Amino acid sequence: MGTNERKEREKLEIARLILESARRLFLEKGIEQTTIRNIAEAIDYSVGTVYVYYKDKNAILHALHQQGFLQLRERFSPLQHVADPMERLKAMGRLYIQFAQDNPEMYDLMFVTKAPMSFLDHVHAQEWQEGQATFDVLKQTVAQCIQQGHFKRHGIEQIDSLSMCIWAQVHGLVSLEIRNRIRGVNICNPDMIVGEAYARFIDMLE
Amino acid sequence: MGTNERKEREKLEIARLILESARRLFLEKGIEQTTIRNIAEAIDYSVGTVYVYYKDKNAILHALHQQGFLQLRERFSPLQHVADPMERLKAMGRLYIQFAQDNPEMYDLMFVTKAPMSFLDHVHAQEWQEGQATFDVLKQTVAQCIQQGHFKRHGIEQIDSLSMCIWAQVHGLVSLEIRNRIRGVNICNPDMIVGEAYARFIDMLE
DNA sequence: TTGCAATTTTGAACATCGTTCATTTTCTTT
DNA sequence: AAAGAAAATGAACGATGTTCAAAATTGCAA
Repeated sequence: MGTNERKEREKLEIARLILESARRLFLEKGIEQTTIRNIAEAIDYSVGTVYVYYKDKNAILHALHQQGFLQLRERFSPLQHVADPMERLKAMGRLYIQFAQDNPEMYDLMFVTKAPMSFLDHVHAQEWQEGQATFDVLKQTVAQCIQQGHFKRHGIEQIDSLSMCIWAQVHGLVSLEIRNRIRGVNICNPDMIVGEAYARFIDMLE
Repeated sequence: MGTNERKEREKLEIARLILESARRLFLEKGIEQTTIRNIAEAIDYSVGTVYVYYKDKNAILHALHQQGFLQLRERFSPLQHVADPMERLKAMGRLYIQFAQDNPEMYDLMFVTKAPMSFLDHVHAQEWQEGQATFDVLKQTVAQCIQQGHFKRHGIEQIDSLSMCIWAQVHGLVSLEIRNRIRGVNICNPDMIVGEAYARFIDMLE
């Protein structure tokens, strides 16, 4: 009697279907322009069905936000082969920026949009696992850099603030770009400014 | 026949009233939770009247966003008395962060929310005057720092990228905080982390 | 195969939102 | 006082997220 197992599989499949089409629609028309009705229509189900599998729109956005972190992890995976922690750190920043520029809607959902965090509040989760894990990777790398003699000015007890400084740097650059705050700001070549600013940051880092 | 002038004054006054109550409601209930009907009700006018004075909600948000830059300029005004450009630069960052923490909703509107920029798009403005002017103040200070012998590693031709780097640093810190991405990220004292991270940045800057 | 309970799906209905515009009200001038 | 101009109105529209009683489907024992 494997009926229950099959039903379980089918439920997961529908949940996956909803996410998949939500994702596609978000990338096509933007997050705010995508409605539950759009999603339902895309998978040939009714509006009500969507609410059977996801509590509300925030839950869908949170699930997609989780998927985004899977993507980011994949981007980061080649870094394992970079032995020098300082080189790894620099490359991590570049990959982070590249990810955001390649998937602006996804980055927005992961680090700017309020909805996914509202979902966490609603389920009384005090931790943000995805962000936590990603930040820990950064902290670990920074720690190894210090261990190898970099950041002479700073000590072990400043790993937190130093990591936050680095995260804020790359996030600041891409979020200003994504939210359209780099425009008509009297800059020579706006298209290259993010990369150049990151280069300045790296200069100072050593 | 000063009737026209009086009418002109009255029109300005109503526009001001709308903005003022919109501002109050935004700070009270948040931007997304404030409706045009709320605003109209607060000033004892009908919904339609609001649309006589502002094209749409984006226009109101843009006007408030402009007000925010006035506030920010006020915060920056004491900097005029700081002679040393490097000290001025450091203090500017601190004031920027302080402003964002004191007025999170306002900062969000100025540097994160999409609406004010959508308004600019709609009126075919290719420039973002408020941002432009503020960024120019930063660039000017950075230029003076270089002139005084700081940032030895960098030259005049890197003022743009260096300024962007600094802006992104402080914006990254406060926007992560405001959009609730600093939480459960395994940090010793989350309340102090923004200030500490900025201190690390200043360390590296010299 | 049939009947019945459990499960799944449905979509009309609701409240609310931003927005419009024909109508009404108020004001100004003759 | 009348007429024309300007300002204010609020019902109505389309769209949104969300709910839930009803309908359709499925699973299983008789």
